[in-house]
Amino acid sequence: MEIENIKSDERSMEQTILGAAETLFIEQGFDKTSTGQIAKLAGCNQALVHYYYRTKEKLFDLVFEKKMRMALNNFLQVESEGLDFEKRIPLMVGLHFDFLKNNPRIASFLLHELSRNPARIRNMIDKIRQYAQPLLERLNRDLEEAVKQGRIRPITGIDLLLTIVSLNVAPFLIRPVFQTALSLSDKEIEDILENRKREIVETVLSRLRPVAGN
Amino acid sequence: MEIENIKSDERSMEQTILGAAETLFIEQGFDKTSTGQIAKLAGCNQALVHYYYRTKEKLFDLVFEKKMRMALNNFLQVESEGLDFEKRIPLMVGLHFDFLKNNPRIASFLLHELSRNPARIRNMIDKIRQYAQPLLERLNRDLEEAVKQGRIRPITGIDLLLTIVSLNVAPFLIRPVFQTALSLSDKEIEDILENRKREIVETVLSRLRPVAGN
DNA sequence: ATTATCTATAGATCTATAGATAATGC
DNA sequence: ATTATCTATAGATCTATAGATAATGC
Repeated sequence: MEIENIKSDERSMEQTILGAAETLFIEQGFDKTSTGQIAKLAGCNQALVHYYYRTKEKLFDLVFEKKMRMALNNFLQVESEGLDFEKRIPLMVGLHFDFLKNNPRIASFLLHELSRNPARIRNMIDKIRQYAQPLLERLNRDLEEAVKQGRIRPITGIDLLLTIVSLNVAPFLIRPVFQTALSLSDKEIEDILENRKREIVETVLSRLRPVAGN
Repeated sequence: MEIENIKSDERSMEQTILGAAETLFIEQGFDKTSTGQIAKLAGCNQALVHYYYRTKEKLFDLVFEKKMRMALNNFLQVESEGLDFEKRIPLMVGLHFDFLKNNPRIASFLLHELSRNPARIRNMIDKIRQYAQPLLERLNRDLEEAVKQGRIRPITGIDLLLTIVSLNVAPFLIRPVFQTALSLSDKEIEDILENRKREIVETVLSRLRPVAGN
């Protein structure tokens, strides 16, 4: 990778270093990113990285928390409408999918860093629960009501969310493989992703639709 | 991790080293596994690892190819029945899911190592294509026929396989996170996985079933 | 003789800190 | 005075190899 100074006069060197760290950690992960690389990209020497952030781990924590928050916010905002599921699912799936399209490395990054250090999640679990619990409960209530009215087939909120996330995330996890193996152009990738998004919406909707004669 | 000698009199040290490497690479990945760790687990000194396999990379290649082959074999064998899709889907999904249950680290391992070095796939792409092409073509033919007979709704083989793999793999990717965050027992995990498997089968079947009045 | 195994080490990283110097704020 | 930045380096790993010694096969 060509590492090139990204310092501008607008930002302090402290912020520039954080930005460089974000870019490199997301791209390469914690282990393969050295404080020397970060310094080079920020346009300072390696010692300065430690001067501002003391350890590589502390610097990483800032990046990780930010990305985790982004992912969660997006993942959960997704179910805030008061619509019919026939309209709501395309929105939920589409927003989440487009978020991943704009942040194509985020899923790989979080999965890898969480499995590298699962304890990391512990520091956040309470915040997450507090935040996610009410949203999940609302989704469950909406689902139960729709079931009672015969508009959808029974499913738990967890299963629905897990299905959406599984289907949406997978294409971005295997993208580097496909891209390298089949050497596809950006346009081709774009088309494949859009088709896949439609298929995912259809799959989730199918799961919810009442079966004939029921 | 406690590393403890695994040499037995049955196997040569050469094989024991390969076994140790397999265990550690799968568990920790290429970067976090040192040849010193491998030697310790095998019960020899570090130089011997290089005596038999010369470089860590060459040793890794052997492990990687084996796991890749396992994953592909399993992933594709799955569509070899001549049954109705209503019966075939539970088999396809179930076999693949159970394979992952028996090899819970394999998906993380392959995804991570492929994104670490996507060029690696190039060496295999021809073999894979040769092997996968006929199976995929057969699946497509079966699907088209079932569509013509009105037994299922239209879908491509690729979309069907991608849906199954996405849904099946996801629980194993996030398992370490859930396990740590919620500290679940093995029994609880087992139950969750079995429920999830049923939900996945139902989701895939729903996508295929003709809609009412069509 | 050949193959298997060991000890020792060169050379490459990489993190974190110590200590010097330059820039800035009062 | 304080804060920002640099140079230099100690100490920790880790890979790969050189060279010695032990075990095995003819």
